Amino acid sequence: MTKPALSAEPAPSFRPLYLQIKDLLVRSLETGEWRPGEAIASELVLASRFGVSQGTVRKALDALAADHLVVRRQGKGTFVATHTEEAQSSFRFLRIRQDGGSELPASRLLDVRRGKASAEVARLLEVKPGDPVVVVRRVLEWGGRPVIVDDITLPAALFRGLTRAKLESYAGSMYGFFETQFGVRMLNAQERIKAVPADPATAGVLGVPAGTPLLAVDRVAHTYGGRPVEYRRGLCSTAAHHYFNVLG
Amino acid sequence: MTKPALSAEPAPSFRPLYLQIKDLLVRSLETGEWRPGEAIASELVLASRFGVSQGTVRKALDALAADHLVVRRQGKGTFVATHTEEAQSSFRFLRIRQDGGSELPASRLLDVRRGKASAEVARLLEVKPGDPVVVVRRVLEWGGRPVIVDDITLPAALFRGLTRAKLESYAGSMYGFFETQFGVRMLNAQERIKAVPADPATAGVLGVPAGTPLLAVDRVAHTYGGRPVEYRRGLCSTAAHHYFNVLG
DNA sequence: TAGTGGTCTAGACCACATA
DNA sequence: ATGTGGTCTAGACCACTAG
Repeated sequence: MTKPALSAEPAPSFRPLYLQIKDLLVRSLETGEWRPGEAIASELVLASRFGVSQGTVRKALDALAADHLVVRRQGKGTFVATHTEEAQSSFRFLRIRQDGGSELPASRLLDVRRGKASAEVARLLEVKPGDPVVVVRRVLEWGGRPVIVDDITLPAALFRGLTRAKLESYAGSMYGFFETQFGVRMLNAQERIKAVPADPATAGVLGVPAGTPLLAVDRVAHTYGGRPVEYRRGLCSTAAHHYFNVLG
Repeated sequence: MTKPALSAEPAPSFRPLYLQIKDLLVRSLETGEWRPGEAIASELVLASRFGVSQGTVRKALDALAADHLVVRRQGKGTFVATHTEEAQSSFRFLRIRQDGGSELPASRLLDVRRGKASAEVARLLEVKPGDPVVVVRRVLEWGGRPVIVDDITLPAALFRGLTRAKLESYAGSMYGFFETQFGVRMLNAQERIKAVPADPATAGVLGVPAGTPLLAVDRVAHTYGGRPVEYRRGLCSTAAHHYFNVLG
């Protein structure tokens, strides 16, 4: 039988048990069987539930941990990953660092307004052009000095009742806020970076001359199933900060 | 990668067997028991050599594969990772992409010269200021159009006999060349990115007006033991290209 | 057909956390 | 003392590759 000219992927002839278990666990996480931060069932309990050995459950959980969907803690249990915990996980996606130190930024809200998705935003968020969106503008400051201006675009359908007051009342990270208030979990993201000259308005906010080269960081963040749920554009002054990345 | 010697680490009370096996295998790789691209001994052979079970060897090898030190191929064996193979591994560290497509760049050599390590280069490469270095300047082009100017600084002690002629005669990637000609393997790297205005010389090479915002990508690449062996500064025009990054 | 890595199991024991 | 995840073992079988 001649092999059909497949598009690169031969479609795996079978799917290992532990990956099927992993899929079932992802569904349980997605539907909220356990809440963020909570401990999920133990390996032995899951093994008996699914009728497989503890070792197979372990491989599934290790894969989930590699995806940052759960966190394993020896002696305590396996926990649903969350953006609300300590600084480490709270700023998991932030790649901007001080040139010298390791200080963490504070967020200052500038504006929250409603609008309609442009063609480009619609494409990135996989909604229809004109669909309602919420745009949050905020500044990240290190030591009181503004460094990044973020424009964060969210599909309004998923963030009903998002107001400036609520956002301001929340102390922790924005992703933690989205998680606890709207049940929207940011699982991964991709960023595209360009160098652009500062427009006058941004230059004013960041305290640099207009035309100063800035990093333009475009981010699309995804939730379960790779569905995009946030588009963000950050403009970053690199006078005393830089984008940090590790290549494995 | 091998875990960086963190401060604040309470020093683990014990070291699992499979990590000790991993360390032994790293030493074997470092000393060249198997050459890049070659298959290493099979799991069963290694298990009997070290007097542990196949499962323990497997965990060690899986960890090495996660660090990209080896590549596992079902039915064939476990192979020493290399930068000389297909495009995928050859450009493993390149994060610059075309805005539209997925074309790969070509390299054009501008200059190879010898010099002495400045204070900053000495600090980054962990050599003494004034130590001899080789600086390679080259351009990366997409479809014949220059996009990146790279200044690549190497400790001369590790790259004896590196000449422009040899570099030009080599078709593949530069890291593949370093690997086969000098036995220096680039295992991982970190990059720091800023936005800077194009200086007149660079602007001329890239065909953009002086002052145009460019990405300045500083990279330090490491070999075994986390020893830095390359410092590279790339200046990248983002008119039709961008830096791409995935956040897990 | 033989050899390789990949999956799955079952059980023992270890390290860690909590009560 | 108990329960959790982490390590280690031994063996069976499966999927893939090559001669």
